Amino acid sequence: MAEMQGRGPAGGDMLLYLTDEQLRRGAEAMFFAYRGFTADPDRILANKNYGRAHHRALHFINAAPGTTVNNLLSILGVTKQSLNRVLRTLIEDGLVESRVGRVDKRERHLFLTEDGAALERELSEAQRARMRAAYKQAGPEAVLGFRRVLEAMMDPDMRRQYRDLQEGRG
Amino acid sequence: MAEMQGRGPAGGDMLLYLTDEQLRRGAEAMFFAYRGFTADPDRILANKNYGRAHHRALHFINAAPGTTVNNLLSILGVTKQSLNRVLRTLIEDGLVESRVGRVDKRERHLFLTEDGAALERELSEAQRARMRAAYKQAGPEAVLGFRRVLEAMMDPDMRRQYRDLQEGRG
DNA sequence: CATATTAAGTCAGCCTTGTTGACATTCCAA
DNA sequence: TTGGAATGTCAACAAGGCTGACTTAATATG
Repeated sequence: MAEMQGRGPAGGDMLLYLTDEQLRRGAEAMFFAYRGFTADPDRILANKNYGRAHHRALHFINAAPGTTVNNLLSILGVTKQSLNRVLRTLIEDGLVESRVGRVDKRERHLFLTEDGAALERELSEAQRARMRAAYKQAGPEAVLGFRRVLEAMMDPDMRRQYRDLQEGRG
Repeated sequence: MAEMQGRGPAGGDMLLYLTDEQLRRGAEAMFFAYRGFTADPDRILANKNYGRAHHRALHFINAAPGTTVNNLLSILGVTKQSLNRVLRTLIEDGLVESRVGRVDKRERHLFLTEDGAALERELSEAQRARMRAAYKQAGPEAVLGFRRVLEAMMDPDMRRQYRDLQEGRG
């Protein structure tokens, strides 16, 4: 095989990090970390009649203002019925605005209102605070590796979505 | 402030990796990667009348054979009613065995049967295959960083659980 | 122009998995 | 012996997924 990517910094055996036990360990880390990752926004939302699905919608509308419903669907990976339920409440509550497309009038372009942007900020700031602390504690090299592994773990379609989002921010 | 942990390897500004944009980016990476992380087992389970909750129970019973219901509850972070529903079907279907404690007969100790262990293997092997590919692609340094950041992202209680699980494997 | 396709929205119904609250049983320990 | 802990169970509910069927409007295509 000769996968010579190198040896662990601790000087262990080659490819020790690819043993089943290490992989199980990584899976557990993902599980526990994702819980932490969502904990703070979830706590905020619990008092507001919204859930994690609303957070996700707010996040991606904020990241790509003017996105269409279809595009949001493919980013979130849910059915339109599921998204619609969430989107409807956000629009009714004045957090999201839906504008008919100028060039293609079938499309609806989604934007956050001021209130929507405010809630998005509150949620993502809570989430960022935790990530900031984790990044700080782990250091820049670790953050690079973190992102590299996560990216490699995505489905190809999602990786494309993920990278496209970055483009929009130049 | 003077957080002198260093500069990005690309030679960019100090603490560039702690900007709000970088943190948002990390959050999106977590979102998309977690989808990939659960995709394969979910696909397998869809054909079997089980869900992600069953996978989690099987995983942690396998990781800590003989664990009590209460211990499993605190690892999974759900209510006993929620866990019980899942556990009941697994026991009925002969995938999990529940033995009355010898020293404390109130406690139930949980074990996988052969069938349970087989399903657990199938699920976790699918999950590990993806992680193995991601680890290989990212390299050992990245994996170290990945785990470091994830660990820093956990709630302290979860971090304790996570580390305790490691102890049990020496 | 006629027709097919697409985007969006809606209704109804279902499933999984989470939640509370109430309550029974069993058993350990003070 | 009594209080509390661990477990299990019942009922009811909510969020957020899903499928399927259908409408409306607008665009694309023959």
